Amino acid sequence: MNEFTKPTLDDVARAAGVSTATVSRCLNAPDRVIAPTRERVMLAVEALGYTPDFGGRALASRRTNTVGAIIPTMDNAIFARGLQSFQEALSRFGKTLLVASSGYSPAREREQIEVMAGRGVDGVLLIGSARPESSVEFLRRRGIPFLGAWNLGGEDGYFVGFDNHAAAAGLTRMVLDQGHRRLAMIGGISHMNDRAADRMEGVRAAAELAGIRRDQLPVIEAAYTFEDGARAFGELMALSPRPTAVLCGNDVLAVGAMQKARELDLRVPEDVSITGFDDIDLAGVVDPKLTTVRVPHLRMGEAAAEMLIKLINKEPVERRVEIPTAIVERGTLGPPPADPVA
Amino acid sequence: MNEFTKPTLDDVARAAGVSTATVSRCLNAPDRVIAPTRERVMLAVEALGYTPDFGGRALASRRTNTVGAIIPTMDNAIFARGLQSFQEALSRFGKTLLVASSGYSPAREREQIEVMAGRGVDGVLLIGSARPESSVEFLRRRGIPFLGAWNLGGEDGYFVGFDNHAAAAGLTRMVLDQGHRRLAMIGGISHMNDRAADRMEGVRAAAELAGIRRDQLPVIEAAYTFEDGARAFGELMALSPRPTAVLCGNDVLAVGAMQKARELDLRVPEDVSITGFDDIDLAGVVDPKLTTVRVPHLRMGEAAAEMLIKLINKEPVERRVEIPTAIVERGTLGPPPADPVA
DNA sequence: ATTACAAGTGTAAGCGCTTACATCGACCTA
DNA sequence: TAGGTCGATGTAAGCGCTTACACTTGTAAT
Repeated sequence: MNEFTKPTLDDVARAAGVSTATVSRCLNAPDRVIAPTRERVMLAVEALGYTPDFGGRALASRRTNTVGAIIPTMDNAIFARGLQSFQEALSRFGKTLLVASSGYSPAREREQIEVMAGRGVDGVLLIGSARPESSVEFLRRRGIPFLGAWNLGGEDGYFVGFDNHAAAAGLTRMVLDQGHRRLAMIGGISHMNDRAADRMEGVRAAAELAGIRRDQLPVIEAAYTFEDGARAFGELMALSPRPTAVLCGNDVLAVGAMQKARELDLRVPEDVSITGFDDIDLAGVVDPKLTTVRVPHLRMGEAAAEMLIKLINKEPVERRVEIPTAIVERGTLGPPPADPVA
Repeated sequence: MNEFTKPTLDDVARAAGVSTATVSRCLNAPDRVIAPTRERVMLAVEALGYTPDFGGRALASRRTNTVGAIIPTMDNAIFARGLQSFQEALSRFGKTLLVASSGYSPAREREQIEVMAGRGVDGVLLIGSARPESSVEFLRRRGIPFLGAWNLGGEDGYFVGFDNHAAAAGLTRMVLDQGHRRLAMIGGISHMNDRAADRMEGVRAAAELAGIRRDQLPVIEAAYTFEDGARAFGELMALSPRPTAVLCGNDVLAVGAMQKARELDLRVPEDVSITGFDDIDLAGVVDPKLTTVRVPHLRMGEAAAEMLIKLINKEPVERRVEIPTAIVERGTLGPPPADPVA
């Protein structure tokens, strides 16, 4: 090799005076090579600045040590944070992360799944479980292990996540305990988004148990933006009777709602209570601080990585790993006003 | 091939009654094959469910259609957002994104650069320009095109970003115009972080022009967290004379400072002015809303993708693409108190 | 008719690596 | 000492693809 071409296994082998097989073993199974030889080889590796070629390695070993993640968007703190810890954990296992985003669209997700498959990923991380059967089937056919995260999924498949339904129900019970009876909800768009749907269902179920019929619980679905949260909150406040507590599908919606409340001169929580979900940074920064559900996204990412790696290595894995959530009581939930607006 | 092994080019070639070369051409340069042949081949591809093998392709063609990005962390809205649009743009060009994080450590960045190189990426996106020459040298040797983003860099290399120095200076002038003379700064850790360093220098330079000597401008470096921002702000407020305006290296630090201010019963901006940098969501949500510098992270990501693709294709590119920033005047900057604490 | 050329296709040589199998000693056992 | 075992290393056959080059044929120019 000269100064300008990448050194190859062969170059290293020649430099160290061994065969390419030995160099390969030094790199992949160091304990199968005796120490002095190994050192000689490693020195040569160092000296030449050798790094293995990905294509060659992938071709010969039929593995890429690459893992794909397809998330709705990184532009949402919860996924960004989860992805960050996922990537770090992966990196500890010597895997690299291929990232694609679906923008919450199942069709786009499907495309990206195919891209990932074409890339020869060893495994794929997906978000949630709501997707066309054909996407799942595709992955199965290809024999690519995959994992749903951020939710616990249905009958089959592997999942690591939390129980969105139960968490939402728990928070709702807390709202009910404060004495609220006129609840309302601003949920995420639930179509093909099981997290949003589960949270909505959780709220409804808990309310129902308290004798509040579904048709007595107004629900607006909104995209996860401040603006849409604010708009939905406005609509809700125009209702008569006016809800005394608004449960939001995530913190972004909740903060949007709070901004609108201020605009409408409604005090939180004196005039109306608001709750969120996720406990992103935002939640601790608004005034009053947001009562919400804490979701350990970092732990999620890590657990997902560990689980996916096991799946790839065909080690035994639990079908579902549940990450516990916790309600964070802060300042936006209080008792309903004594004399609520009719 | 049978039901269980992936079809190869050879299988397709046999099925279509052509050579592998022709199949390969059908896939990579369709116009070099006559239509009837092409159709026959495509039919066979379809029938067998053939998808090219990534390893083989990478090995033979010496390119992967993969681009790497090494950022400090996704757990910072600005990078997450930029990365999101970078990825989307890349995807439009048929490239996939490999993500790694450095945690602001040049050593870790170097490692990841090597991983990326080993992965055979066609190009790499890096953040900023502050890194050991050896890292740059490595990339050069390997002939891997790379691009620094979020800043405009120095003598050589390609950059797409904004002028952190000028933006910080502009904001500082605005603070000075309000009548402030006792400035202070909470900057990011500037070691090997040119963005942080440039912002700091920008503030200092503008202050100096207004006759404020460097030693009259206290600066504390802090990690980009609420806690560190709060702590630094506490220290600054204990100074005598107390600063009347605190310029922060980013919005996270600024919000941390605002929280501390509330704790200390200092009103913003009546008792003390605070400014941020980046204009992340947080900035519009705190009370009062944060006066800060808007950085178009989405445009950044997109521009970076376009530029890197050109670099990869060896098309002509400008050495530096500057993305304009804008000062967003909101509620945390006001005139200094009439009777400032000595 | 001959020649030159171009377009369509085939042939076959790798790309850099892993790994099954072969080889070679060193060491043990009877 | 012969035979057996085992651990360390070497040999070499691919992995699936791209592509330089060769070949064949049809067409246009002479």
